Amino acid sequence: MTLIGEDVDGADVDGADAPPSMERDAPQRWLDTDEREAWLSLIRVIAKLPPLLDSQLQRSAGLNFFEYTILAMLSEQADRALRMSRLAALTNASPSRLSHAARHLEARGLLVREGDLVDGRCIRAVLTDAGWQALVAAVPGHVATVRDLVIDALDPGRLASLRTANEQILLRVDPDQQTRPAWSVAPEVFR
Amino acid sequence: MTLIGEDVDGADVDGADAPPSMERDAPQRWLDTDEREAWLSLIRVIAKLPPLLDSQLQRSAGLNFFEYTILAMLSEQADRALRMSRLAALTNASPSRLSHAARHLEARGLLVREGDLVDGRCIRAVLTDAGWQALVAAVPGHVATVRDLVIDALDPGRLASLRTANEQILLRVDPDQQTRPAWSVAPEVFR
DNA sequence: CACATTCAATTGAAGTTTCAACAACTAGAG
DNA sequence: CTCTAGTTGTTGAAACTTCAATTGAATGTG
Repeated sequence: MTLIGEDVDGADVDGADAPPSMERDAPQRWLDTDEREAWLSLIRVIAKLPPLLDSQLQRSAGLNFFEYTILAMLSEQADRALRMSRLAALTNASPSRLSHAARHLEARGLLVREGDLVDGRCIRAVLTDAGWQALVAAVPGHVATVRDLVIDALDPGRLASLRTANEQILLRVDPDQQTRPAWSVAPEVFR
Repeated sequence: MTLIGEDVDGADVDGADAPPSMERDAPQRWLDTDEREAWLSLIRVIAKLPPLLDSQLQRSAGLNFFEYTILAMLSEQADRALRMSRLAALTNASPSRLSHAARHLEARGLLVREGDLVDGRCIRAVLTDAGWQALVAAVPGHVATVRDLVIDALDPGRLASLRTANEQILLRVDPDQQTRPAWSVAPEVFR
């Protein structure tokens, strides 16, 4: 038995529900060697990379990757603010997770939350000057790490392939593209 | 400011430590548009995929992906057993995390832990029959999900590219290849 | 043989994420 | 206007992960 299957006498799984777009009684198709190796390489990256990003940011800036992402997404906005629900979608977090994290960041003075005048249900998270400064301090080390671990590990062609493959996976995994930021090109904030 | 940097007036980061293999005073190199898009696609996959694997396994088999991986790694062994330290490396877990998880799995009767006769410091985790059965029940749905979300999203060439890229990243991210299982080809256990 | 050092694994506490329940508000139907 | 249904966000508890400290065993040194 492998991480990704094999063997298993025809016994059907009791209580097993079919994944999203899989027909109910499709015959089981296992993974061949290439497919297994590709899958294993992906999950190893998924397991290894986030802790490295977290620890670099934690050491150098006292932020974890999620907190960093929150600040970064806010910094993209002209008014440095986003509604919580939009921020949650962009950072790929549950409302609850974001709410807890926002409370911590607010306690540290890196952002403030204020009611939305347009829609009373909404709350706007606003980056403070201290939050901007914390981000400015954190970015260079983070970018260097990303470059070191991923970007510079691949020649441009392979990097493009990686992007293509990941985007195709995302069509399955994130069909609504909720997490996709609106900016593909850097906004005016950049120099 | 982006998730992956830009802007930032020459201010140097106070307390920022250089990432692993980066020279101390290397000039900051930002990411261009292609690099940024590639990076964002990767972190979106990293954020989205694991929760989907967890929830499918949880619903259909009452396991999370980590527990599933533990059982799968044990099932690969001829004697269905591994030392805790080796199992931790294979599953990419800290000793502590594995210890907690093993306690839960043992309480559910899916594995047992027994002292190693060769080296008294070590403990062998052994898959029980119930553990084997739980894995057998979990595999088909899991494999179908993996195929549905990743493998079948890519044609063979792109899948091969994805694997190549991930393996190159892993050389940076996991230089010792600790997490790489010894089996590249399915062992006799398979049919 | 003592002794210090290293290694394997566990433990409990602290921190983080998820989950289910809830409160506040908007919007639509009658 | 009132009632209901849906949306936005928060909360506290449970579950999980990480972290630091600890135990017990092996290894190496004098």
